[in-house]
Amino acid sequence: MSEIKKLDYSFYTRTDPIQIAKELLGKILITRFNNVLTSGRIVETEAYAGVTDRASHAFGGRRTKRTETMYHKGGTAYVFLCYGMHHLFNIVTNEREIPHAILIRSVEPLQGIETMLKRTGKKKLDYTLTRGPGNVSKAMGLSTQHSAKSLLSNQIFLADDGYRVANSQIGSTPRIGVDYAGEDAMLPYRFMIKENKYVSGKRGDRRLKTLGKG
DNA sequence: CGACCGATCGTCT
DNA sequence: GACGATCGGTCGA
Repeated sequence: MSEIKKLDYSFYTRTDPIQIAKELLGKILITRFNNVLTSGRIVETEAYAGVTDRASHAFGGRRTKRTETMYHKGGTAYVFLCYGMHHLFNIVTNEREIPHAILIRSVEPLQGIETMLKRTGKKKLDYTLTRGPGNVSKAMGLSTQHSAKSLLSNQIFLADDGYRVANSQIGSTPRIGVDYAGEDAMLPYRFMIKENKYVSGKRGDRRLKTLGKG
């Protein structure tokens, strides 16, 4: 039935990270390391809007060894170590020198669930397997060694299998864990498929707003 | 439920 | 030397 298409530069190099963060909902993240395949449908994202966004590592045009990857061309992986133990996977967007990125916060497991269980040390499949950015990376086998890798490769890439998410199914809230960002901490740059059990956070998040008509 | 806490280490000041 | 774009557990109401 629906054909699977790898997302390419025409998807990643667009200029609006908010739009891309929304469109990423429903797309599939796939990794294939040593011929071991795992995949999951993206259900939660956060947009980091470049040099003017206080929540972004690239705020103010900051360039360090770590953040340099954010200045790569759209379609590059940006993975960093958070709290000394979690690897957080981002998708770089926009053209080279414009450090936009989308954090993948949660996916719904599709293929390679046994592998994901092994990687995470969990016993059985439940919503904790790929809920939250640290868990996504762990289950998908992603770590900082993959930062700056191309997302057009066959090891790490995204795909569209025809699954569509209506605007009425999309919720938005402020981003998680960015209190240090002052006013920008309140921007509604976190997007999720409403009522999906793999979305992080508590049920009935009061801050959740619906896009489009409910 | 909500609040809090410990784990753990690369990066930047 | 301080601090995270987190997570899972515990404790108390």
